[in-house]
Formats: sequence, structure tokens, C-alpha cells
Amino acid sequence: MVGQLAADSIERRSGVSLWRQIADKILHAIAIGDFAENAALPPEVALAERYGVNRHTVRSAIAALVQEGVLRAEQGRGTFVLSRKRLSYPIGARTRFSAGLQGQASERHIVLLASSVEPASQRVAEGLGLARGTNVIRLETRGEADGRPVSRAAGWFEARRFAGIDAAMAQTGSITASLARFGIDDYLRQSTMLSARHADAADLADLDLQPGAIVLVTVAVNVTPDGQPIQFSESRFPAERVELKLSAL
Amino acid sequence: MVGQLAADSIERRSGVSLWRQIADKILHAIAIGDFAENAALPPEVALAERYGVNRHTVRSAIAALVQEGVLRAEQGRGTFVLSRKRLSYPIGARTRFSAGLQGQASERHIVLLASSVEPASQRVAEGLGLARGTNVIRLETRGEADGRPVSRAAGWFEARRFAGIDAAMAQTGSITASLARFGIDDYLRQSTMLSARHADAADLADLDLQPGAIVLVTVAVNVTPDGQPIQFSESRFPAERVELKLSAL
DNA sequence: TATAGTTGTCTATATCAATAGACAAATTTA
DNA sequence: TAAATTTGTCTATTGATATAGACAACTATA
Repeated sequence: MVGQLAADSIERRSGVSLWRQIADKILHAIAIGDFAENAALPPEVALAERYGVNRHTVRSAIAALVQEGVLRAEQGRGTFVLSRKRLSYPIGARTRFSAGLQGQASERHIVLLASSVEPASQRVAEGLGLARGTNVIRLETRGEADGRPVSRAAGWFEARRFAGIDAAMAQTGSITASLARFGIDDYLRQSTMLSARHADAADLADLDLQPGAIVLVTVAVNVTPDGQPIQFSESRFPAERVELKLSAL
Repeated sequence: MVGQLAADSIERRSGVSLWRQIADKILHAIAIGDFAENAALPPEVALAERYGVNRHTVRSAIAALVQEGVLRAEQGRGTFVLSRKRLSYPIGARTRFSAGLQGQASERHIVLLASSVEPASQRVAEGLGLARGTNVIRLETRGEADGRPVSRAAGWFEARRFAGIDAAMAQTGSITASLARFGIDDYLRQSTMLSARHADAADLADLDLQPGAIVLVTVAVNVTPDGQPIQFSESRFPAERVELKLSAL
């Protein structure tokens, strides 16, 4: 069976180019499983007709997705899907990166990109229940599954209580393991705020995205089982590679 | 205090025009509360300098937001913020439209846009635990808060069990009240999948959005307290007006 | 009432995005 | 092998996007 592509129209003079809109549609179709891995896309002329655009416009969209590593074009044969559908990242009471992606990716880990000590901003202080300006440690991390970046996060911890968590993080590649060194053997997700926006320049670089991509943004507070805030975090997930599965929390 | 606007750079030849990217940034800044209601935006020349673009490009962005009802420009005085920050829509075990927005909007209701009976598609059948092709009632609805569209949803119910729910919905303007007529006095959110994408033509029209806008998409199943699926739904929320608050479920 | 600061309008130019058509190059199929 | 199908490349044209500069119109303030 040939994959389905939504026939609904695309918007002209919207500030988003037609090729970008078409690329998004193809990504979406792949993400929801309309095209299996290695499946052939409809030929360029068919796509052009379906969307009511010129063949060259479709070619621009395909070129972007080839560049992005999603498609592979072969002269004379066709254009084929490389990447599989989106990962499903569970968010619940016990949100854990590696455990959550178990079964969906054979290799998963968190890379520590940078760390620093800084005075808590308004929202970080509020989230952690600290006075504004209290020193906090910020960990900048990237989550990877089978070598693909699937999340980019900043996490804040009270500096006094968690001195050295940056080194622990670099060593273990796991938040859970790092917190264990500070006597925290369990922690719960207290709250999660969720929004979405276009990826900014930093997101594009860190997550290996193409301009115009969308990121899901979660802002969360983790607490000990008795309700003491230990971590405030903001995570970005590329919407084209990840969807969030909200489970019991 | 002058509001903060992220200084991070914007992407050229990304398929998303510069004016659209700048408009998104301003929207984001307003949404996270960097500009209060009626606050003045920095002057056009300052914005142009901050983003490294021409003043006319900034003007295009502002023009789009004025058109959208977010900003108001006054010659000789400045450009001012009209709309408030995003609504926070709670998603949890008992996700209810009206109750969830209580305190954030004085008036909230659901409008029934259309309804139909159709054979269940693959995913609807799976969600409701029915055989594919079983007749289901589809309700197309729009959620409004203080007159602004904040959600657009399609809900599916087994046609046999819920015959007449469309009329009930049109009459009551509430899913909860409509289900009560069928003897369901309580229901729970069983699962929620969350993703994000660009708004399509239908979203733009139904939610009164400008092209290029982003929508958050939830796909959920509601069940009776004893676990019987009663409703499968797909909802779209405009990311510029709504963020999702994930609470205990 | 000047003056400075701000948005609004106009002209001009360069680049990107999209359309149009033709044909080459590679692959598959009859 | 020949024909059909598909992606790749080229030229040309049009409209949208972005830059640049100048000045008008309006507002607030010294």
C-alpha cells in the first residue's frame, strides 16, 4: 500500500515557505507510521500534483529531508524513507530517561555538555523553593538514543546540597545515578508544564535539527518522596523525532 | 522594566521567513510573561538592531501580530501588548474543559461544530476497543475561553451506545453533561499521547490562527472508572495561547 | 514651541521562493 | 533492447522576502 499524505492544502504567503510546509507534512506522515522504513515516497510529480505546487518545490522539500537524514533519493528508482517513526517518551511520576526509552532504542544515554554555578533566577528559585539569587548548579545535557539526539535539557540543583553533581553526572551519564550519590534513591515528578515553539539557534545546533523545526518544551520540578524539591528542569524534545506519552503520575 | 527578548540569533534561508521568526519570538516573550499587558514593546529600530535585521522586517512581524490581535501600534507613541500570557490547561486523570480553566477565564464553553456517524478507522477502533468499521459518532468541537478559541477537538463515541450524544452536546455545551445522560457520572483519562506540528489549513480557520502557527496535539482515551473505553479524542491547542499543565493522573 | 522619539509611507534594489519547460541520467519493466 | 518511469540538472520568469534610505505624521517632553 502507498502511504497516506494529508491532502489538505498548504498556505501561501504565510511566512513559512511551501517547501518547508511540504517537508513537515512528509515528516508527519512518516512519524505516524504512514510510511514504513525503506518505503518509497510517491514520485515527485505525484506529490506536486497532490499539493498543487511545482515539481521543483517538492524537490526542495525532499532535498531538505535528505539533508536531514530522513530520506534517501536514488536517481531512476525513487525516494525512500530512512528513519523510523517517533520515539514515545513517557512522562509520569517516575520519569527516567533511559528506562523510559527501553525497548525503543538499544542504546540510550545522557551526555553532559556543560555545567556552571549561578545565582537562581526567579523561576528556578520558585521551582526549587529557594530564595532568589541562591547559588544553583546548572547542568546542560543532551539525551541520545541509538546515537540520535532526542532531548536537550537544563537542570538546576541547589549548589550547597549537590556540590559535585556535575562530576557525578559526567561520570555516570545518568541523573538517577548521580542523585543516588547524594543519598537520594528515589524521586518523583511533582509538576510538568508543557509548551511548543520553533527551535532556536541553540536547539538547532544541539539537537541536529534543520531550521524551522518544532520543539516540545517541558518545565518540570522533581521532588523527593516527602515532597522536597531537588531539581528544576527545562527540556526540549524535537517534535519530529519524539512524542510524549503522558502516563500515571 | 523593559521586557526581555531572547537575543539568540534567527535563521536565514530556513524556509521560515525572518518576520515570522521574529513574530514567534515576540509571542513567546509575551507568553512567558516578559511583557505585561499594555506594556510597550521596544521601538522598531531597537528590535531591528537586536535581531540584526532591517527595520522593515521587524515591521512585517509586528504587522502580523497586530493583524492577529496580539499587539496594537500607535503612531508616535509605540507598540503595545494586548493579549495576556497563555492559559494553562490542566491534563490529568479528570481532564475537564470548563473546570480546568476556572479562574483563568470568566466564560468558557464548548461549541459543537459538526457531528457525523462513520465507520471507525484503525486507530479509533483500537482506542475504543471496537472492531474496525464499527459505527462511531464523531463530534467536532471548539473550546472557547472569554471568546477566544483555545482548543479544537474531534471526539469519537460508539454509535450504538451513545446514540443522540450529538444532540446532547449541542444542547449542554459540555462533554461531561452529555455523558451523564447516558448514565456515566464519572470518567477518567486513560492515556494521552502528545505531539506538536504546524497548524494546517483547518486549524487556522477553526482556531483563528495565522499561517505558521504551532499547535499542540493530544490523542487521548477516556474510560469509565472500571476501565471501559467510552471516548477517543484528538485535540489541537494553539501553542501561542495555551500551555499544558500535566497534573496527577 | 521646538525637539527628540516613535510609527507610517514611499521608492529602489537584491536575494530567495516558486513556477514553467526541456532534457539528461539512471533504473525498472515489457 | 526498447519503452516507461523516476530523479537530476539547466535556463528563464515571476512574486515574495529582505535590505537601504529618505521623509512624513504623530506624540510626548524639555
